[in-house]
Amino acid sequence: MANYWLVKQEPTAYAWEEFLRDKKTDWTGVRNFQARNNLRAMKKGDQVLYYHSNVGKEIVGIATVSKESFPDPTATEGDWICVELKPLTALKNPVCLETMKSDKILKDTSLIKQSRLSVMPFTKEQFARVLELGK
DNA sequence: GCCAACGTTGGC
DNA sequence: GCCAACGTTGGC
Repeated sequence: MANYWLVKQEPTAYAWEEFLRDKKTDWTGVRNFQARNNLRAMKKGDQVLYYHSNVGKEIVGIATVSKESFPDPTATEGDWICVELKPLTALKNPVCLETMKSDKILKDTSLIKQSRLSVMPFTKEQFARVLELGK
């Protein structure tokens, strides 16, 4: 069964639009143990929400895991990994942080509770709620 | 630009 | 192994 995730990225660094243009990207540069463990748990075909931090502060699209964890080529030392992601579809209506905060289901997500984590799991219910709000 | 949250580092 | 200092992230 597929799992659900959310990754965070500053649009000034790598925006969703750029991701779309590239068709796929290696999700490198994660240097946080908890985030790494989440990356490692990703399976091919899992669905991944794409969140723009700082600028926008909204979930803008959905991606899928196209390649499971492999060593992060940008890491010069340490045991770091990355995955390959492919964009699936943009949300018609991006779901902003404020909306999530006031939503009964989404206010308990790691995005709200652990604001600094950059890769986090979402439950099926939370994921479905984002899609519902993003239609 | 500020500040809170939190992860990491280093001295003891 | 504890904890203070420091750096980074991200919301406001």
